[in-house]
Amino acid sequence: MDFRQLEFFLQLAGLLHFGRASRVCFVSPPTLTRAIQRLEEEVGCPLFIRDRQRVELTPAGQVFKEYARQTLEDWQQVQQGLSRAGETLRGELRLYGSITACYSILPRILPAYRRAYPQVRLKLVTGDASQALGKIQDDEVDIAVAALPEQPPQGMRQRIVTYTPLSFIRAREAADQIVDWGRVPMIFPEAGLIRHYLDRWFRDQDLAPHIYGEVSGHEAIISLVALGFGIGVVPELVLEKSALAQEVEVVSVEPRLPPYRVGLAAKRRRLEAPLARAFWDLCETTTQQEN
Amino acid sequence: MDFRQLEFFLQLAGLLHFGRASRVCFVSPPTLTRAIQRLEEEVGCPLFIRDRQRVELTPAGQVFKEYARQTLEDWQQVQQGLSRAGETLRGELRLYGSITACYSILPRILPAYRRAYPQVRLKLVTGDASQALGKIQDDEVDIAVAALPEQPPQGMRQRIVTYTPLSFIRAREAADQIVDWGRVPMIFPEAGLIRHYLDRWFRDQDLAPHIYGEVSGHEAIISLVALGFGIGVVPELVLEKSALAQEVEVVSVEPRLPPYRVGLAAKRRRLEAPLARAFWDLCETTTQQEN
DNA sequence: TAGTTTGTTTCAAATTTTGAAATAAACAAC
DNA sequence: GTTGTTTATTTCAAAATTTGAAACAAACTA
Repeated sequence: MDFRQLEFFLQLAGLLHFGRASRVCFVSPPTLTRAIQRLEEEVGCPLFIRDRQRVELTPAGQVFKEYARQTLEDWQQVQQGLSRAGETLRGELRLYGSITACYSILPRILPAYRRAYPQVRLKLVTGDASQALGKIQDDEVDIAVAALPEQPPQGMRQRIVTYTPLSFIRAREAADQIVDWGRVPMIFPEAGLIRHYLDRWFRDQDLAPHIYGEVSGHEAIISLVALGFGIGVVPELVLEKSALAQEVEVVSVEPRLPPYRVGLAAKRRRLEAPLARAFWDLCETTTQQEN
Repeated sequence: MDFRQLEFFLQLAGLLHFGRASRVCFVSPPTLTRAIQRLEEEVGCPLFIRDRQRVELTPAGQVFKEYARQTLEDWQQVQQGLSRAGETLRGELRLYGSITACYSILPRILPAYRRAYPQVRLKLVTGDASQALGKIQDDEVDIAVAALPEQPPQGMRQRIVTYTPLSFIRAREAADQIVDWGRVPMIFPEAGLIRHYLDRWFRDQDLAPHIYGEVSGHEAIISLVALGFGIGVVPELVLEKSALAQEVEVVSVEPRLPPYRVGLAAKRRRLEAPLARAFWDLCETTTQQEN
């Protein structure tokens, strides 16, 4: 018996709908179905009546609901009680952040975290955004702050902290020329999410971009653009803080690129450690979240 | 957090010795080590002090011990309470038994099980002993009663109910002849544990058996032997009950074959269902067990 | 110094879990 | 009726996790 099964059960007992409950639990319907089946097998009797039209708790299910609630509460109690048995949370939290993310997100969260858990040693590694997910997958860090893909890989959780539009920019002096997207030189990121979006954007328009340069790092793109080498794409968030913001201007383009999703990413497994959990949850209260 | 981790923890907290605790829990030392590591990670603080010489509970570990005990007790409570919410245990228990096993073991257990859980429908399939483990692996039955291999496959639990010696037998009339093992005709079982033992026995003596016949089923072996076709091997348990017991006699042989281990086998996973668990545990109180 | 004992790490293999797609079943709309 | 919709479950192959044998490390003992 796994506490996750209890959580699933409680969600389902509340929502009485497999599809919705599975979404809330961040798993697919089959996964929820079988988690419940296993639970019923272990308890020894059915907990829900499913007649394909409505889902209801059996009497046993109602009893079990109270048990599940209590058990999870006790667990949290012990968890909190013990981990702060050594006064407060202690240990090391390994963070990875793209430079962008460090500027935009961390300032919002870190001070509060520091205040709450002064005993925790932070290990913050900064680096390229495109590596963030890899660092997570390889368990090199607990939590990454970075641009988030539309679909997180299996077993990974993410929490979007903010959206920022992706803007096409060109040198200010080159303003009010009409852009011929098939010919205008483009400064592309070497890899990563934006590169992916751009490739798709051009493909959708049946255009082949004229790629003048492939660089890595938002700032590098801005400087090349400012020097008049071509058109580039950067998150507005970065543009605002850039020293070269005055040298470039935004080109309004249709259709727009998907917004850049910036936030936290971590493996589900890693979030079971209280240290990481605390950081994760803190972020929730600091900013609005989404499912 | 998994209840199995709690069980591991409690064993270790009691024995304060990884090696012994792992044996009691039916897992290898590495498995126990990492189960505890994971537990500590989830709780957020160390529960044991291991200085490679002695293992001790930390203060947090002592608190957690009480929590673990209570939590497991509550779980058993709910499990029992709910499954007997419908009066007593209900449902179907699927058993598989070799014919031998059915004669020797089941009579000891079944009456008590019947008395305790009259509502349970039993589905008893009898068949060849060599198939028993396969039936378990394929989840075709919950529990098998059969001869047990020396090492259960991973994920399988077994409980030895009785040992019975394996005896070499020959026709009574052929008595007091000296046996030349390289030439005497042997009646071998077609497959299964005894066949395995026999192959090894001859190999260890650097002998090649003269296999006169390969048959399946203990009774078949006895009858061929009784008719004077050669020497065979059967469990004493079977010999005692055989109608032909008078026609054959035991040959004392050195080295002896390993004793035949007869008992219950089931997948760990299956034993989490109360129905199967009850049968399993009943067997424990009916007869002596071993680790 | 060689030999034990014991907890941990490494690593490949076995098991389990996962979700996409197919399925089933029960309604609603027309 | 037929078609379309909604929703839980099953199938199945891929992915993640768990497992234990063997190697390792560390701390005693003879």
